[in-house]
Amino acid sequence: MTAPLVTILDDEPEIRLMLAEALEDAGFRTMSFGRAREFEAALQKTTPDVCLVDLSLPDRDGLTLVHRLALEQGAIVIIISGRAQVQDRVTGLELGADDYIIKPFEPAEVVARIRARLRKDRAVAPTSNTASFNGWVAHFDRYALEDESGTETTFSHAEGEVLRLFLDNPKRLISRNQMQEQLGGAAGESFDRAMDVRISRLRTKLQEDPKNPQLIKTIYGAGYIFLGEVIWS
Amino acid sequence: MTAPLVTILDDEPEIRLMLAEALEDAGFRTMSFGRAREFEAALQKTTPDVCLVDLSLPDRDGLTLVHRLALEQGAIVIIISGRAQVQDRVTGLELGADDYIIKPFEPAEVVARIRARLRKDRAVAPTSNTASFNGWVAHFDRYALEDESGTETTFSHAEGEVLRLFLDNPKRLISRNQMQEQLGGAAGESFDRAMDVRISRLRTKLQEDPKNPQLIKTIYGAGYIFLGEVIWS
DNA sequence: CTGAAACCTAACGAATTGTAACAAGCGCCT
DNA sequence: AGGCGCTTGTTACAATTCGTTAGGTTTCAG
Repeated sequence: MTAPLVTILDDEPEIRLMLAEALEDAGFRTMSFGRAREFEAALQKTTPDVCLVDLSLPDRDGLTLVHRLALEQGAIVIIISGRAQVQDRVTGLELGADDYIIKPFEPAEVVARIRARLRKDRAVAPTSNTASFNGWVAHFDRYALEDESGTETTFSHAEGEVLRLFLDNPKRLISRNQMQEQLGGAAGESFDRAMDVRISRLRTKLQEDPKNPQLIKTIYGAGYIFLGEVIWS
Repeated sequence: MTAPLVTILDDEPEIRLMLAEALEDAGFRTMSFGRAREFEAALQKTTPDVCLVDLSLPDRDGLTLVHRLALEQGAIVIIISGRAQVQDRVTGLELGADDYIIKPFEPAEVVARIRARLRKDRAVAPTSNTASFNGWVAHFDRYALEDESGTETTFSHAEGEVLRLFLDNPKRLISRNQMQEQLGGAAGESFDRAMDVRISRLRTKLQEDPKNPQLIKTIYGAGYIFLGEVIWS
């Protein structure tokens, strides 16, 4: 498992540097951005595990960014802000942020808070072969998908790979590139529509209405996102 | 699903009361304790979802308690402390606490922080994906717009982005620049009328009379403004 | 009132996505 | 071997998305 990736979004270069240094010393990978545009462009390529977002500059727009990050990227979102009002903190947290740190701050505390979030977030049993989500239960050990009523359908290996990728990254945008990177190990450079077909087949197994898929959503031009409350057990 | 149980461990009765009241107003169940012994006795009977722990406890070293709570109970542990040193915070977090709140604090912030933890941890309170406004209900999780009569239309991702931007900033002027900054991430530098077309399409979905739009108003030369009473839920 | 700028939107089309149908590969049984 | 069934990539075509264009309408300064 590679080190968690932390993105830093702040308009002040010194702060970016300070954070990046502290985080890298702590063993994280980092990417820094001075502007929201660049940051969002980068999100098309990679999905960070933790996003540090400075809220001072874009005032209100930053909050919608936070909202979207928490929703679509499923990342841990930590707001860093000079605005110290309680109301700011409350709304920030309610919009989906996982923590709210006030400037000026100590890098050591930022690191500790990130670690605390990651610890809790990753505290899932990694060796588990069973996950439940939205009325379904997936048994990866016997390639079976269990209905709400208890009836089971089997799924194939390829379908299971995709399903597991989704269940491991719920509420996170997954691009086709990332999928092929994760799953295409065997097939190598298949540039075609294979992934779409896999998704399509998985969708029918999950009895998704093609017009309104509830679980596997397509984001035009970007990839897929799995919505659903996953519990590994 | 029952309400999450929050335990409060603090030796000052006023603080216990203040917290309990705020938490119960927010819909949590609470149990308060003045001493670690009582608290630990209660742990034999019930397993709380969240533990608020005052670290300046008289009769026991709080940090070992925190450590044990986090490790053995798997509960969410939030330290409340008068000790404001960075080092205190870092060691507290590193010993397994999920958050560290400094006295004096606002109850509202405590509630918000608890909610943020629960949201991430057990998906008890997921970030809201539904907003209602002026007879409409927008379901962002399934890309659907619900009529007053309950009939639904779907909207695309791009339309949803615009709609969410409006619903996040009601009664606020939004310039084209701001829009492209927020939404342009997908297609890079798009000039011209793209945003107008998005708005136009959204307007037809909202059945706006083109001559007299009620919800999305154009401010000539400045941008758009969304009028409407938004309630996120 | 007049003209230019801003805005609206129907229509077009390139890019993207969904999926049915086909085919190749594999294991298994007779 | 031959046939059957299952898996899975490929192809082809239909559907959708969404920016662009173009022409019409609205707004506003002078």
